[in-house]
Amino acid sequence: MLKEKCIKVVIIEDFKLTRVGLRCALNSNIDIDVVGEAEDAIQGLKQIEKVKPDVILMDLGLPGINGIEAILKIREFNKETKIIALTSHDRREEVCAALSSGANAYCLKDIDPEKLANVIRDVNAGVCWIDPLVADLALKSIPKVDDMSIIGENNAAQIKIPLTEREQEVLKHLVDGKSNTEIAKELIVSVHTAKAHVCSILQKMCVNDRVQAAVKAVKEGMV
Amino acid sequence: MLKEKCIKVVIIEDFKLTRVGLRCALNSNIDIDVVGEAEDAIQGLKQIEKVKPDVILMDLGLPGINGIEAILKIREFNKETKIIALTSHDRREEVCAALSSGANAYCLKDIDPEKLANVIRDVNAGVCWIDPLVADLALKSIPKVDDMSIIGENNAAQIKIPLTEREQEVLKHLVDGKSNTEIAKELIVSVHTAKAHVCSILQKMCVNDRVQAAVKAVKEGMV
DNA sequence: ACACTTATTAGCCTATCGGCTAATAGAATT
DNA sequence: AATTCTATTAGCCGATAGGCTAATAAGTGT
Repeated sequence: MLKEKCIKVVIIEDFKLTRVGLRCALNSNIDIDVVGEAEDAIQGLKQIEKVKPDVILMDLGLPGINGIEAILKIREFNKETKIIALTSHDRREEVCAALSSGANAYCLKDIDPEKLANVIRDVNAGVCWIDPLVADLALKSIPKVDDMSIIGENNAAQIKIPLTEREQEVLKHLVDGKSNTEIAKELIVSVHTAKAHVCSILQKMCVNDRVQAAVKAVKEGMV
Repeated sequence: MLKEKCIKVVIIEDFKLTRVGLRCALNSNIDIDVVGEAEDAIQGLKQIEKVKPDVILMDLGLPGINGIEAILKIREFNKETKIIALTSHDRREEVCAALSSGANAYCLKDIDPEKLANVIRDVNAGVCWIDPLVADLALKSIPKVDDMSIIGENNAAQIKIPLTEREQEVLKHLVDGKSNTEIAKELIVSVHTAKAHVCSILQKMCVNDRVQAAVKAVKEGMV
């Protein structure tokens, strides 16, 4: 397997034994290459910057900065690298905290090593993978959608609202609760420009004001 | 492969071609056995009762009773059978609706047939599997957990913002994009009252304006 | 070359918003 | 009985929002 096609993995885990075990189990796969290891979050962040892995195996029970905080820190500057949360806990809060903080997958430590390799491949491809023992917990945390009409056949014509790039930017700030003045400052344009963008956003989204636009954007995942 | 060890699959999909395609692709796997097919939810439910499959492939865009409703109906009497939502849409609402209604996995229809077989195996084992193209949408829908202490020893409960009943009502209207005047009309009170409620909502939610309040309410599932 | 879209700016005007203070009355709690 | 919480109303004020028209420049596609 060419090094270039390998999935580069960094392991962040405080127990040395587990770390070694993971490395051994994973390196026996020709398409997976453990390119870095760390025993705490600080070292982990350094490793990540250095080796730019495809996938991070992140233990949540780290000393000092814990895994969740580490994930948040990673996501501040890195949205691309996939993160697999690895832990032995199956508590709902931990699962949700990990996934909502930016983890792409949640794995319990008693996973079959062979299986873990497959998970890494899946997650590297963008899949969200959640361990059987906590899958229900994660799924229950997804808010219900009452409105059944959205699923109907006729509704298939729900085309993505064609916002321009600039409008997308403005929309993000709008959802953050910024005023037109603040948006203008962020984008370094005049207030008139910001207002113009907001107006066209409102028109394109078929809403009457910025509150409706923000809510719709959040609900439809436009931001 | 012994029949007993096969994963029994029922396909519920209205397009005959897709149905045939799925059956062919899946039956080429010795450990997967397509034991039933249906072109709508009614027939699907009958099939499920009859053959008691391990996994259901559920198209969401069914005529009549749609896939989401079908999932809800299945879950009324059956919590065990795994359900894979199958659709060509990548809208957040549909993803959330499917997963929160009881689906265990969400698959886009352009998935590689081989891959689908693996998904079926994973899901049969209890995994929550979400297609790369919508994984982000699903993950974003999991409410954030701010409180970092939950990762430590003590298990703190989720902080709920203590809104009064009246404020809850107002918040709902606010999220619907209603103006203070409109809210006042809905609740049959003066505009001053509506404004007063909105003000106290803003304070309690620690936000500066109604846009932020609306976004926070939606994100945290307060409405 | 011409039409179209996008991004930018501007001014004007009305409606709405949000902060402020302040009062009244009922309900629940202490 | 006194206190606290909640709901209600009121007025004032400056800031913000959103609709309107209109202009310019750059880039795209026909």
